[in-house]
Amino acid sequence: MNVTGHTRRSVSIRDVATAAGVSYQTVSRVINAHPSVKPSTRERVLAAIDELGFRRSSTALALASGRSRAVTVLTANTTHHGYASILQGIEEAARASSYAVGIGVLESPDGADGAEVAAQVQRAADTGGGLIVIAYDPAGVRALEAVPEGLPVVGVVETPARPPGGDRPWVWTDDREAAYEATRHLLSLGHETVHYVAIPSSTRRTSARTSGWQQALKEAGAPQPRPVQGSWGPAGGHAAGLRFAGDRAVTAILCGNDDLALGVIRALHEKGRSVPGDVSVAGFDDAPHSAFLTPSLTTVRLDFTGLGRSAFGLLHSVLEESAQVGPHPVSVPELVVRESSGPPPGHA
Amino acid sequence: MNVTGHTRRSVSIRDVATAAGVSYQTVSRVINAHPSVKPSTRERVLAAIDELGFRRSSTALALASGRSRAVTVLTANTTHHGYASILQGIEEAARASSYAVGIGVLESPDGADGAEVAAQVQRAADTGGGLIVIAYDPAGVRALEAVPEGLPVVGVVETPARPPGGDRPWVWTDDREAAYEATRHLLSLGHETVHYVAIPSSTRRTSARTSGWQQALKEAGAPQPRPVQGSWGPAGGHAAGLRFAGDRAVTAILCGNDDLALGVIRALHEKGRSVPGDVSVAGFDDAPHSAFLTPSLTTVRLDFTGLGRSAFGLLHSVLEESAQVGPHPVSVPELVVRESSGPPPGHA
DNA sequence: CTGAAAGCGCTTACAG
DNA sequence: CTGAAAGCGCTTACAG
Repeated sequence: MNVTGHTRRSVSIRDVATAAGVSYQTVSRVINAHPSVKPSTRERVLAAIDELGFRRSSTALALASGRSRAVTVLTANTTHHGYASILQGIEEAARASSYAVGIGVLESPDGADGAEVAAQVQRAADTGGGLIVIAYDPAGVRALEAVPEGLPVVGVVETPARPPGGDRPWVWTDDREAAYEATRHLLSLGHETVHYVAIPSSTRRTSARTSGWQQALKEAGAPQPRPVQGSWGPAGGHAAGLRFAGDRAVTAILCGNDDLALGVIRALHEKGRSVPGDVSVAGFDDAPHSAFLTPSLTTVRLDFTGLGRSAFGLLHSVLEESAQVGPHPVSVPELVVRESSGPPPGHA
Repeated sequence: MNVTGHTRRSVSIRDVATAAGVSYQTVSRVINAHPSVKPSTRERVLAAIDELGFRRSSTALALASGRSRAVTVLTANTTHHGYASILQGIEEAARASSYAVGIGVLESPDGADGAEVAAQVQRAADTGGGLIVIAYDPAGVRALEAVPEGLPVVGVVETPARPPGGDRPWVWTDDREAAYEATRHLLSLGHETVHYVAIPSSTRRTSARTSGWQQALKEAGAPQPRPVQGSWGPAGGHAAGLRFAGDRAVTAILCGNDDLALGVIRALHEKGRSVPGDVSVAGFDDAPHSAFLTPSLTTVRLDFTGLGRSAFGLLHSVLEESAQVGPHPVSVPELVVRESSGPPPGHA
């Protein structure tokens, strides 16, 4: 393959045809693995392709055929554990299917006006190919809604209240179950109730995590405190933790993600309350560093990378109209008990 | 703007021309802001564009003009703090210039064979547009080397031994200075020497971080221990920390990144050594959670997001042949002293 | 200031 | 099994 001889004007299908002594049409057949080409002809064409260092232009392909083997991911964030892992999963799967992956960050996770988001969706759509929208936050939800009819799109969403219809290709993790499990774990340790610091919700509705937490409390007949609104990062957890630290009645706190939990633990420590001696804290996600914190963090592991792979798989099946199409929730969340949770103070 | 009326076959420049009663050539002039168009004509065309919901096809544009307003980022990783932040910076800057951003993850950060990496570079090049290669690791370095002559590319590299020539558009942070500062900080606290846990290097040469550390030791006349080889994540730090924990002579450890530091601290804690009471630990990068750890982490803040923005800016100036072209190192690293560093045990 | 032609590198029918 | 035509939606000269 002639890599070094790269020049401005790239070698085209016609150049190959000339070199091989065939029409460019035949070259097209060869590069598309069309069955009806005489083996000897194919050989000659392949040799010419190799010698000339021909690479088929994906933009010409896209223009002529309308297909594009590309996916663009629309997301409000690329660095938080969940988002980053989903992106990683999508990229992995896309690469395996030789799809190009583009990425567009949605502005103003909170106060974005609809027009701005719609414009970004349009820009992404212009690229051609399919769309995957991470709709864990208001900007993402708006983006998903703004996707024009007829454009191939898969949404990565919070657990929907009820499974969407077959025409709605969505994927999600079972956040409700995860929160339920984590809450039950804390309750089983003897805590009277469990407080909750929430990540920002994608909608005004009660999030799946919040509702799983509430259900566990309800089933146990435990008091149901109001959820505390947090942010995505540790600073929000720190602010919430400062408030909890003054209240001796608080002995167990579930957090909407591990970063929040980190902030809560830090705040409790600053106020002289020990974890888990005085207060138990559990997170959500199992970020890479959570096992190495002191105390190491009890959390619920969610397979975001797998979720990303599923999202791509679903989109792929839509784009290539093969295989089955339908929503498929992914792996079951797994409770990981570590040092940050234990019995409440004075527990028998 | 007609967003809802999206159909399979999109409206083209000719449709607009017909609607406006002009030739499609004139429409082309309008959408390219060409000066010589009569204002009244322009108005009519603009109205037609708006009414029909016309969007110029970027793939047709790319095919016809050869330009593509796209950048693809080649990287071995998308989730570690530094990588993710650079990507974020690139995306920000690209979006501001309405460039599309693609991403390709390089396989096998360590043992990748050259052919595989070269193929990935080719695939990225096929997309058209420019390339930004994050060359912090062997796969990235190989990718940068495999970029064919004549393709617009910017490398994000470790501090080069000497500034590259003007034809090598590279950006970097001053890692050498950063490591030097951090080491001097620990030395100034009274430690006899400072040990170092390294991140994997991009080459066999001594990395900039390692060399800054060594220089500070040398200048202070301190013993120069061998650097310990770590990985990118906390697990590598944990392994290194376990080894250090047994050696009472070790009182200060500098780590190649914050995750490594987290692992080291955890290991020391497991072995009953307190931080910073018995051992001081400093990290590198100032990841978002580092301020909220207990103890909070002394580290050196590096502006990776700014670095990403610079990388894009440089590529942009190469692609559009405007403005100045040349390597520009970015902001100065900033030492952030927190709780994890202090005087050695028994220090006056 | 505006239009008619040729072409970017491919594919999709249509012929043979 | 293989070729000649038309076209994807735009741009870049060339005309006027």
